Amino acid sequence: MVQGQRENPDGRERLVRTAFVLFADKGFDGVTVRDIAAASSVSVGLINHHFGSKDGLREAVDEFFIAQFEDAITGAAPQELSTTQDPAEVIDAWIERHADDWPTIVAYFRRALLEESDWGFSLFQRFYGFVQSTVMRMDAAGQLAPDVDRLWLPFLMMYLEIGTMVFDPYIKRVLGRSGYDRELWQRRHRAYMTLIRRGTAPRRAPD
Amino acid sequence: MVQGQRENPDGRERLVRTAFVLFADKGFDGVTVRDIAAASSVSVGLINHHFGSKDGLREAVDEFFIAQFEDAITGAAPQELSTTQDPAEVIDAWIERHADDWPTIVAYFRRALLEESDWGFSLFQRFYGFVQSTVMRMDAAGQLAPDVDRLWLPFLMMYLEIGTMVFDPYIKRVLGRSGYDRELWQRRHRAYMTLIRRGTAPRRAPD
DNA sequence: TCAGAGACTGAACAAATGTGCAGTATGCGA
DNA sequence: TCGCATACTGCACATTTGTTCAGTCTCTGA
Repeated sequence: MVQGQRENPDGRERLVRTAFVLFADKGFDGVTVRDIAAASSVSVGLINHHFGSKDGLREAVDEFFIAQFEDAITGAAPQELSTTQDPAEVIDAWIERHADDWPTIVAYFRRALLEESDWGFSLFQRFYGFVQSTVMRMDAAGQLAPDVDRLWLPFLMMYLEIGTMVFDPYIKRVLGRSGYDRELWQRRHRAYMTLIRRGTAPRRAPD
Repeated sequence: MVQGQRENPDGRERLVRTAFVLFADKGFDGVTVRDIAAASSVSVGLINHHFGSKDGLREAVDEFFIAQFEDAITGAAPQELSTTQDPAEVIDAWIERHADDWPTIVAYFRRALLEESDWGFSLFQRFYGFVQSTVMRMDAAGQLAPDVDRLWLPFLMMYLEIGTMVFDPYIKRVLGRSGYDRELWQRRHRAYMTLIRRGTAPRRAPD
């Protein structure tokens, strides 16, 4: 880990960070090694020098993404469902903190899922385990009706979470603003909580 | 629209159908014109002859997909929510009917949405209008509690629907079988309906 | 001060891929 | 029967793209 040059240092790290943004934006196949090198202000050869191949770079970027992703969701989602107290400030602070990096993280996440690769699956599984433990906690706390399907509920909740992330670009085009905008996001959170808890029917079902 | 050859006829249609399957399986960039031509048992040149370019072929395949998709969902989803009667047989029949083509349709749909292209957006919008009208019908029928967020509900319902389609490959790897398998699909439908109607909390909320 | 290790460069190479085009075959209308 | 439109073929071409490698530069340790 010794830097062996004066000008143009930290090529390796710049490559990873730049490739992360480019992959998220255009996808792995949509970016050439020349694009990455140029955007990183290094030569093409440096990619293979550090990572062996373009695929090697991808692995490094994947690891970088995992770190970013876990860092972002840690301390964000768990409280939303397990406690009953109003988490408005928690969410506000979270949005504030990740306003810059979140869009890129989400975009990369989308690509990972789309590619249906092994590591996209492991990401899905990680998320699944996360939601499942939330459901088990709800169950233990007596917050689940006995006839709720314990198999499907985690998946349905995942769909709600992931959908919000993955389809935000479309939300933006339909509503004119991102679902992560403060007011919209607060509303979404309430709508989400209400749906999970009480559904949509009036207290006294009409039928 | 005149066939001008004897052997190897209907090249155009075979190209579209073959490309549809290949695009769904490997994505647009993951398939070469030579792959498509070979799988269609035609020459490479025929693609540009009929469609001008690979992109032209994609447009034709997109149209083909839209037709397939609309044909498949028409008469499937609307009844699920608007009526209270048990739609088990309807769904059963639907699964039976589309057992062969549905996986490919879903795979293609998934790519279209996740690629964030213009036409993926128009697909999203179409779906949105579809779900929104369902919600409005529910509302008119008095099936929505007054404090339900009318803005977010259609999106959340979309996420539930789309998630099932888009993440089916992962479901397959987590549960060992497709979410569209009969028994699993029936259960999913019940779980979905229950969640939308009543949520997950017991009748008497514990808090 | 010298040698080596490692970061870095950039031209050259080979493979892959979309497209163009000249040529062939066949059915239809005149 | 002739001519034209059109489906179709397949080779050739230009471009793109990932990879290789010989060579340069700079820091570190002996």
